[in-house]
Amino acid sequence: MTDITDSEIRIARRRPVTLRDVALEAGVSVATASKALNDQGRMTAETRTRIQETARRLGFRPNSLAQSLLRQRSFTVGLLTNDTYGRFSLPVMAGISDALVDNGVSVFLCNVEDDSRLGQLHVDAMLDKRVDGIIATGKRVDRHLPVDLAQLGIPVIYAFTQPDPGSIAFVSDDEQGAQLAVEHLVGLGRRRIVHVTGPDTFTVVHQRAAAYQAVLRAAGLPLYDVLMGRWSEAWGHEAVARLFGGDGPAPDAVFCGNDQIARGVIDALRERGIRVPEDVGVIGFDNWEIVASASRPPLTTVDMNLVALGREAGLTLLSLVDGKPVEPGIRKLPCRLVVRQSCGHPPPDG
Amino acid sequence: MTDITDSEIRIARRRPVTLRDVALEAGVSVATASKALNDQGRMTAETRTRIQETARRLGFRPNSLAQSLLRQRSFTVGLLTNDTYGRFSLPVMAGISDALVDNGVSVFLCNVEDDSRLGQLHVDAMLDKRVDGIIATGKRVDRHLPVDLAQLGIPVIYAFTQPDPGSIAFVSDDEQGAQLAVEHLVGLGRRRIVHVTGPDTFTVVHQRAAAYQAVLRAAGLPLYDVLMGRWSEAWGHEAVARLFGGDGPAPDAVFCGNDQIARGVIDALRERGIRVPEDVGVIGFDNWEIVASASRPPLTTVDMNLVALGREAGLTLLSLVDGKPVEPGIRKLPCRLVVRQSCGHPPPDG
DNA sequence: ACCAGATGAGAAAACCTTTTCTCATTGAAA
DNA sequence: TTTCAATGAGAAAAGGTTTTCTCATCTGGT
Repeated sequence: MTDITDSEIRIARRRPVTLRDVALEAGVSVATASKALNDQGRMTAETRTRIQETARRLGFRPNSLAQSLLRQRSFTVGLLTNDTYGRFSLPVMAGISDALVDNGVSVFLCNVEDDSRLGQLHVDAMLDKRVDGIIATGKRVDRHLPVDLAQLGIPVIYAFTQPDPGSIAFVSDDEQGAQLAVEHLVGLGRRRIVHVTGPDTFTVVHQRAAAYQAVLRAAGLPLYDVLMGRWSEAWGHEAVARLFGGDGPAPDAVFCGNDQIARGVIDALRERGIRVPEDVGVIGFDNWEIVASASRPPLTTVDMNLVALGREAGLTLLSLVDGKPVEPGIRKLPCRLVVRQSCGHPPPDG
Repeated sequence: MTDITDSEIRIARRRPVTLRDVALEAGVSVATASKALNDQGRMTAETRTRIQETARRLGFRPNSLAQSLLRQRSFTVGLLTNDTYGRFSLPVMAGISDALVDNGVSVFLCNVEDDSRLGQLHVDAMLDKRVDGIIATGKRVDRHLPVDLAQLGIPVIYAFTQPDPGSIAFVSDDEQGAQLAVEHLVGLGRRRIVHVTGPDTFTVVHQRAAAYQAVLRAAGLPLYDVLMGRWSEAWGHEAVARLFGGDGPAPDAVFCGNDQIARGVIDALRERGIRVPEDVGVIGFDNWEIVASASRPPLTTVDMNLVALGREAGLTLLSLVDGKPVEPGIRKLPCRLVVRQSCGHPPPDG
């Protein structure tokens, strides 16, 4: 049926008011109108205000497409990610968006999954739309997005994903984060500190494990084998069964590779009648609010400051777009400890 | 310092190759070149292929900004949300993005928080950039975004957020979802089914409660007061304490308003030595993977099909943009039950 | 040889804004 | 009265593409 009932919606696309309309209405040329509205050129104050008034009255808004075409700058950037549902790129994206919006720059959201065809599609679309730059972000720092961003001719920044050599990248400082966590436990007097973490195949697993061991060595505390498994609560349960099932002296602290493992550990300990934090301190990683604050007790954990990381990445891209030179290299941004109650150190303010 | 060392990055912005370059190289006019590349107009087959070949060799890609300016269509839409971190708009956004990318349309991501100044900023930016349409999405179906999208002159679709009167909206069918859940419990032979849900202030709380009661009435089962509280695990624990602390006959099933409450209920029941699902069946709402599959046992729950909802919204917006008429109104999309193990009905395939 | 129609290709306008250049007018100085 | 500088405002080009017109050439028919 091609009939249209009254109740159907078809958008009456009003022709947007152009500079020409303003000029006509104000009785001047478009050139003069443009200059009046941009506070440029010479004209009587009367003319200028009259034109501005007319523009306001007509609701004139300059067409960005025309401006971009002329200026060779679109005030638009592309945000490439393979982590739509995930935990990590969300705060990163929020930070990026934050930094850019304040500078009048819009963000194209491009989810490339792990599909290089989709990636190429998005990159081509962004290039066609003349984005001023691209930020790549992902769910793993040691995996590259399925796209080649090497010779695009526009600025590219990597945030929380594996960068190309010679490019500019922002990642969290996992060694420092792990150090923060373990030093916290040591500082609270824990002596037998174990580390339960994710799969062997993740670079961060090894970085954090190395920092964990370094702190223990420096403190003269005993070293334990790092337990590598999965990033899940279930693995936390399993690890507790292994660590607390034997006869030897049980650990008095567990540094977990993420909050889910930590939560599994806490639950498993409670089920064994082991008190947290009195008997065993537990510390997590990621500060995933939904997990960390639902734990009983709420989880002390390491926050990677991903929003700040994203903001940093956004601002750096803008510098690059403005033609300012930027040192290439990987910048590691510090993590921060969020103290809740799972290590026996209640927050100072409550 | 304004010196630039060799190691610094400054992007050498190559001038992109234009149609003019192609025409020059192929020895024809830009008009002919344009027609050749768009398979339009009349010319010898030889000329056409020669131009196409030249364009390919030069790596020509038409400038979208110029095309958009001319066509009055930007192949770009704006996605407004106030739920950056949240659970709901993520799958909705993924669905939208999905639907649009396949049609060559790019998406501006606009996070407006709950800040109307920010909202206006984004809407203005989108209008200036001549988006073809806008999709609004949020974290609550009964709250309006802090922006006015009423008389924009471009198509607007609401997805999982409160629509303006007379507009087009997609939401989940919460009555049907709740019905699905409660009927599942009834079908499994549960007789004393209670409902633990979120705050009184949410419309969905009342919709689901009404459906819950309707199913019980239809089945001739006893009605219990709906327990309204918070959307948290802690509330799940509290509710269990109330429901299973007294002397009367305990419930044999709990229908929870979301997965977090359900998880709290399951944990609390286990701690009381009450077996799930043998003694009590528990069912959740949202199918939030991270919560539902970490529960012990994994949670049977209602999935709102938000990805499909987003895709639907995206496709409808495209129809509208193409000038096709669409019935206004709120479309309720059906939920789906995801059976895991918390109700005593192991999935058929395992 | 002449004309009608078909064919291949280019000129120019359109989309909208910004910027540079040019020009006419005015007021003041000589 | 003539000259110079300053002033206010418009014409035109630029940015890149698409589309409509126009035009010249060619083919085939008489």
